[in-house]
Amino acid sequence: MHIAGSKSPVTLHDVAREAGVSLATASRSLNGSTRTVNQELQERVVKTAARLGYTPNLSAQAVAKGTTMTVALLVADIADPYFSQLAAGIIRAADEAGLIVTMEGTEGNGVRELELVRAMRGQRPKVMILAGSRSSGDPSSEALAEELRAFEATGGRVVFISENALPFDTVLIDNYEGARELAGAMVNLGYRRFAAVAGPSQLVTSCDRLSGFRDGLAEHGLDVPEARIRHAAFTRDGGYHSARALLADEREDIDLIFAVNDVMAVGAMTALRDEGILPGRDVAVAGYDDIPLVRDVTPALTTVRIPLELVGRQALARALQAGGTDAGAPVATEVILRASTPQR
Amino acid sequence: MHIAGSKSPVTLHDVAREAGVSLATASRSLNGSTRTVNQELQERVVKTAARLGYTPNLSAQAVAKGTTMTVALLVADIADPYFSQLAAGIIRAADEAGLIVTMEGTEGNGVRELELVRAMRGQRPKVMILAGSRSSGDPSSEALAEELRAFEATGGRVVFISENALPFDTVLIDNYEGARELAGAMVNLGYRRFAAVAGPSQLVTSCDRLSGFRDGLAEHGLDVPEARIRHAAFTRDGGYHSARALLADEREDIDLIFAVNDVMAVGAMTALRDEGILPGRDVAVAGYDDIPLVRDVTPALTTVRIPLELVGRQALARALQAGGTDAGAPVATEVILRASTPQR
DNA sequence: CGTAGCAGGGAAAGCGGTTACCCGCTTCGG
DNA sequence: CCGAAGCGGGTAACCGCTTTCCCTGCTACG
Repeated sequence: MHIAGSKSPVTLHDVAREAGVSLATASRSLNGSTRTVNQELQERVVKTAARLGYTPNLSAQAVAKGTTMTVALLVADIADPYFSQLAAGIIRAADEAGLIVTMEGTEGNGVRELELVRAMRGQRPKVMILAGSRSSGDPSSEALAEELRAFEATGGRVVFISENALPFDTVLIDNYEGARELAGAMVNLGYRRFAAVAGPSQLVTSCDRLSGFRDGLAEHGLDVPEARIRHAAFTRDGGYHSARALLADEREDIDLIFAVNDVMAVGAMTALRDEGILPGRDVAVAGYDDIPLVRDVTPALTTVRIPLELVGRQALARALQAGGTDAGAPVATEVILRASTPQR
Repeated sequence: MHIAGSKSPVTLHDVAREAGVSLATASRSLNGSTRTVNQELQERVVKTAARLGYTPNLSAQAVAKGTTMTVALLVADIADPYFSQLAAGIIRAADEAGLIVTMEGTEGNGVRELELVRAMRGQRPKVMILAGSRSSGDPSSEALAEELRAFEATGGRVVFISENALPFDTVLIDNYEGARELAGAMVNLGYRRFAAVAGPSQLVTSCDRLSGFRDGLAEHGLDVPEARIRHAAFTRDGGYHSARALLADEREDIDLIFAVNDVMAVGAMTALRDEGILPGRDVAVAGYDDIPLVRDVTPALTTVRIPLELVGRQALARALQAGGTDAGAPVATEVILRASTPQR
């Protein structure tokens, strides 16, 4: 029986037959191999392949060669600008290297992350990049590490993006240092009374930024009081609600709110406005990441730039080079002062 | 010779041997097959697989079964919130269906899109989703169509997102109608003197929105004069520069600027501010898409909502159901009025 | 009691490639 | 002039898995 519109794709076999050569010759002609092929035959094969519309079956190649051209990317949330920029960098770099990237979202859930890593292993990717920030003390961490170790043992490469407690190659982002510098800059601008809108208290990225900021303040004999630190989801809405809560309890005397990432900062700014407080004039706001949109909010947001696209490229580059597990220098961050933190 | 840390992964063969059963039985135990397997053997196999940390090689499965669990997604720009939301929806839905998605970015280039489609065919994906908006009159269109036709002929499914001239299954987004309604709403609010910030003039999505808007105005005897329509890149910067140019030439008497998408609108608002014009008070601005960030710009942006995440899910769902190429109803759009277009 | 029918296990034939190996020719050094 | 050493083509083994087909041992039924 023949189901309409379901004839199978052209195979290398077809090409070989049509070109009147052996399978081996066809294979050798269509991809660089160690062996050279007679110029004329080669051309014939290539022409035939083009005429027939042949595309090599990547899966078949993968199983034959025992290695794929895939890089598996795991992020917390694909729709978050932070991750989508990262992904853009990785995909571009992958593409230049002739690699294909598959993507999954963990929704910030450690257990799910573990499941996904397990599932992705099935693809036998060349590289696995994990960009969802980890929570410290996550019970699934050990299992994750083991799974990744097993993956590496079979020849895979794993690269983390941003700090984590696990012993794998990592593109470090200097969350602590960037926040420390930001704190210094804020003090220089004349701010003295701080509050913070942070992510979940176990989230490594959030913690690093928060402690960097506090330590930066401490250098000037300042601090952000415990009562003025709010923890919430690492999202725009988290920022919004944290800021609302903060204002409800501690309305007075806040100079500047530091949000541990830009989307939270943006949410916080809207929260301020909803309370009738003008961000930048009444209360300053600073964020972290420098996602593109923060130039366009009002006032434009002071933040710490991470070259996310570059980080993505670097993650892939690092995975691809023979190199070991030496973390290397963290990528440079840079404090970007904008209108949300005017000189006081 | 043995290269350190490169032993190959556990294979089904290993599991079978270890469990003392045949390859066939092992295979049948680990994935539902038509054949039933003795309860006890089955358990033994499953346990052994778990103990050995076996993960089926997806490539091998693909070549054996002659079909993959992959969906290939092509977008214009991964970092653009429009596409990343779409992608998030697709990835989530895929994941629920046990599918894996691979992603590529066309950078809005038709030739590149064609190349990518060709390359992706190598993956033999079950579904291909094309979300980069097409340009009308693109010379590569015919070749693209042919490539996709060939793909469908070999059993693949292709789904486009948003209007296009190609004869494939499409999740329609009612760009025309949404813009028309928006225009009506703007007239009702009292606006009379319009300008538009549009994408490249061949870009189908941009055109549809623009003509919808103009037709909507026409119903009230209004229009946006040619001189007040600016075309630029479909990006934030495109919006920014268009708006600058517009203001330089046609400063007077503009009531409202319609930007054909939100990122352009946001860029335009910043351009206004840079010119000392207060968006919303001096000149109103409206966009299209309702990407999340537009609630947080000041003033919050009036726009037309597209349920992007849903559109993504729907695209996949449509690809998966046996259904033919009937386009079905376009997804509903909704005008969202916010502070950027106050009552006049 | 004979036999048809049906589980359910295993051997083996693929799936679409790659590549080790073999083999007939040249080319060259000794 | 002979043997070793490329060169370049084809044959076939193999990659990890699915699935067809065969075979055995039961049960059920006339």
